[in-house]
Amino acid sequence: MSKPVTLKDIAKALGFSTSTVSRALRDDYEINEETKRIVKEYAEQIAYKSNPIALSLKGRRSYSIGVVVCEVANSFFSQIINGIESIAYGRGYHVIISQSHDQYEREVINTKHLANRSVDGLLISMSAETKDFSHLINLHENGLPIVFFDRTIDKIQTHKVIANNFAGAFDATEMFIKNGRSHIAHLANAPHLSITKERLEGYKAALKKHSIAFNPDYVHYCSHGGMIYEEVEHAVKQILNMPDKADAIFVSSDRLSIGCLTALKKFHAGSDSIPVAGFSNSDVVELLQPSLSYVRQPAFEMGRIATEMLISLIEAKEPVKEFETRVLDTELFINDPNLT
Amino acid sequence: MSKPVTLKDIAKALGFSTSTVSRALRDDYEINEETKRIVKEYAEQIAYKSNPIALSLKGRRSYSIGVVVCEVANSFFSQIINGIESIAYGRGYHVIISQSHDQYEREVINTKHLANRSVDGLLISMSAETKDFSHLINLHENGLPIVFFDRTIDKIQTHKVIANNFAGAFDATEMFIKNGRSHIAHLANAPHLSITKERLEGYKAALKKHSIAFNPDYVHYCSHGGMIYEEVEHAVKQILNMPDKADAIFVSSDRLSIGCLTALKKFHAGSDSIPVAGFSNSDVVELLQPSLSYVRQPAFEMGRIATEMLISLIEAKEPVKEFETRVLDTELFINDPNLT
DNA sequence: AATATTTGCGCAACCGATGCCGGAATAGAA
DNA sequence: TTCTATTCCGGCATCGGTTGCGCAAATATT
Repeated sequence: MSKPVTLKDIAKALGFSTSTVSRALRDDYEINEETKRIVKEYAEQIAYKSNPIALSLKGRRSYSIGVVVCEVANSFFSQIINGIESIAYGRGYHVIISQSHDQYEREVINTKHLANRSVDGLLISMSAETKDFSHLINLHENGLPIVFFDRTIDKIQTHKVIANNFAGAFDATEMFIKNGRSHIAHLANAPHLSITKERLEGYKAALKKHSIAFNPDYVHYCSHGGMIYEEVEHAVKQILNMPDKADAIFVSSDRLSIGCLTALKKFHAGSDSIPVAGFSNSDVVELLQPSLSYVRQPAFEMGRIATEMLISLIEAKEPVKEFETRVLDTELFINDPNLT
Repeated sequence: MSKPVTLKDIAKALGFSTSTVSRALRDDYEINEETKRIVKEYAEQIAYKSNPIALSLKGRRSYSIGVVVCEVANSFFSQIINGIESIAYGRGYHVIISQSHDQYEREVINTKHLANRSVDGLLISMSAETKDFSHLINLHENGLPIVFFDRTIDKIQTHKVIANNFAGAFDATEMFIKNGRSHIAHLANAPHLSITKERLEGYKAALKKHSIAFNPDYVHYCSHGGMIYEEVEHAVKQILNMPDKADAIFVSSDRLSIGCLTALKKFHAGSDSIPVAGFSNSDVVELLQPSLSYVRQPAFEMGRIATEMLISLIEAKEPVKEFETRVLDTELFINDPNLT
């Protein structure tokens, strides 16, 4: 096992001190140009790489950012991750991904783990289960830069990036109404999530605009965000068996949409009998049967923006006091011959 | 920004030296039980966490393992990642995920990056583009433990975990034959990948067993592994337009399967006209239209086994000379009313 | 020629934790 | 009482870098 080359090796070989070598390599201070050239050439030649671990220890900086998502096996989040990486790598940051699986405990463990590995900042979308935010508040008060995307919380003042959940839900709901549907069920995510509330408001607003009374019985929450299929199936069953039969379903999230379609298929209730529209960034959505009309979020862009925001916080000279919440437009795709 | 608590803080507060505190906390050496108790209690009280960065620097160990996959937005790989995490976390290792996007360059950059961040070992599935393995050979010769899963290479002697690709391909192909198909096209991944070769052999063997001549014209390679849709569409078009019309398609990988279905749908050639079977770990496969029969790999298990192997290499006292290749069974699911 | 100013580089401390070595205090043996 | 053996703990160097400070030689200033 050939040990990696260190500053000391270069210093010894060239007869300089390590400090001179260090400064020469980073064009630092006042070092003779000739010396710099010699050092740099030699370093290049023996393929010297500075040890990032040592740098982290010395500088309290790790040049890595932590990401917490529910799960990577979800197109929305994997697209976000791609967006994050596209910015982070270019700016010299490493990305450490971890999954909460929508569980509170995993989220706490992961955020602590990341903070402990001294990431320079955190990008997070809250798990569906999380109701207590003290693990994040602690970190934030201790100065760890955090940027929220998708599922945010109010308790922490910082940059946030979200889709226009209100408008997305509004558009999908109104699309149903314009197609003559008036009994629109809403299959919703965990009730305390920001996205759940925003999308519910959009749904309500569309109803209101068209003078349809909001009926809370049409709203069914899944507090595990679709991670437990039975929960979704149960909700779908209820929707199908309502006294005043629903004539459309608006679904609040990606995983729920899949669960909903699966349940409908199981109950032999395809989109012919009841059309479904939901938030989804799946890459196979066009191939699904029953079909799914969908509200698409600009996930890649969301990842990019969140990362830019985070890096600006990390690299800020002065403590940042002004925070921004970016809202990105969604797009509705109608995927059903009976709808326009 | 309250600085994290260090050994020194405890030492100062308690009037011990840092070395004593260090040893007390790790039940090391001969430290008075009373002292240990005092130190541990105090450490607990002020929530002391040892600094993993410092540990890494000191011990040349980072307790993290690097993972390189094509992309996380692929159910097969995300299931593998879940398997990896399920073992790694329990054994005290952190998992750092990176994506090659099936590109050679990204793979090189990522492996170097990981090695540089001093991961203790590497889990990797080769990118479709990679033909030169020197970046891995270098690392391996320098003593970095590596375990391959899914897409392996022969050039490096180490532990490997793969699915029984031969049998999986054989089963799918034979299923078609038993259903009276004899002109079975094969949509294959990049030709130099291990999985491509193994699956091709299984396909050939099934034909041979049933005395059907192997016709190379029925095999169409996609050297970007389906990352570029046009490539897949082109191959599918060729398959549909063959003089001696194909009456079934066997697809070699997950992404290609999706691409194939998308192309078929576009050409209005559903699975009624031509049934498709392919390797897939998609979680929505039952909802796809055209339908897809599929060979499923035990991805979660694969991740677990690979990780156990890697950790055993990392923690081995003696250099390991005997290597093992674990082959896991696949399972065929027929998803088409016309097939049995 | 004497003094002031640059220029170029090395010494040593430091980041947080570990491990070797050595030494004080106490106990037991001669 | 003196000598050896334990027990328990502190000092110091180290991992691989960065950085403040100081010092000597080279150059500029008077």
